[in-house]
Amino acid sequence: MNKTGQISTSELAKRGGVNLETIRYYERTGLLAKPPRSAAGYRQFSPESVRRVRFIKRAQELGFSLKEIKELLALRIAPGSTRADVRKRAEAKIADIEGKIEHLRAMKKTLVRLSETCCGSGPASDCPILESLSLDEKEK
Amino acid sequence: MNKTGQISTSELAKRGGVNLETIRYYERTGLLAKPPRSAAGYRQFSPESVRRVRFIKRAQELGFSLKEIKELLALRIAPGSTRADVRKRAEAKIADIEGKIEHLRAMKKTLVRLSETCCGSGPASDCPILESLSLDEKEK
DNA sequence: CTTGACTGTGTACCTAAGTACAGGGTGTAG
DNA sequence: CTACACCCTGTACTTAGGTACACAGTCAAG
Repeated sequence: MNKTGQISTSELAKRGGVNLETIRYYERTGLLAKPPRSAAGYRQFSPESVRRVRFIKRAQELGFSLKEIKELLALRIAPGSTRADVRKRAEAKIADIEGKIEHLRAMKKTLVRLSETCCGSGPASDCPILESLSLDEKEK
Repeated sequence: MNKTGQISTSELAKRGGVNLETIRYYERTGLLAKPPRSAAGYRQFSPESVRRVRFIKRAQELGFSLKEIKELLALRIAPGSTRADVRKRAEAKIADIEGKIEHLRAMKKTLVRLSETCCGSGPASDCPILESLSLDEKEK
């Protein structure tokens, strides 16, 4: 880190919890904007980049592809788009997220039932509750 | 499908919403148990396999890897494990799921704010709310 | 009894998302 | 001024999760 608060590639990687090469990969693929460079050509990231990297990793854990994450992030800076357009796209993403939350809730419910009803000791293989795990709460 | 209700590989693929080859891939990697075969060597899946395949796909959309999904499904049939053990592992998965739900809620909240506050017309690029999208609700 | 739609195995190929160098410049502490 | 820890670019390799054949057997309809 230098006096102006800018951070290096490895610093960003460390604070973002990712590999050094991943940062360069994200820049190449446009997930991270090309940062300004020092006289020697060193990348100078803003501290806010750390949040961006973490956001990317978290969204990934939630099942979004890098392409989808790029779309999410693009909502912020869409240059030629109107607010109404941003709104429409945001609402699509919201619906998407709500669907994920619903599915997770269904999975959780099944597991809670599994864990609560099926407690005690003895072999687990003959527990009838276990059978329900792969059940679709809602056929879709 | 034959008279005993067993279904073919392609039938399972179609109903599960995946590629034919994916079914064989899942069998190879142990996500799907090796089904009994007809005299000619054709796979005969039970209709319940459809639910299993769908469960796998859905869990994947929610950010679980096939390896993790295998663990989830293994809770059902863990042969040498006690119920207390199954319970412990189920609870770990539940915590995992709760974390995902929390993160999704935070993402949704940001997007809802984005969509609600930033409505109207005009270019979207100078909207201050958009800046908050990559914000961590909780630094972790 | 052949033809066309399936099924099987095996192997090769593909995309997404990294990860790992090699080969070379930079910068600062001793 | 030289070590040593960084940084750069470019290219190649890897892993997960499929997909796509080629080549061969099966089976129901005409």
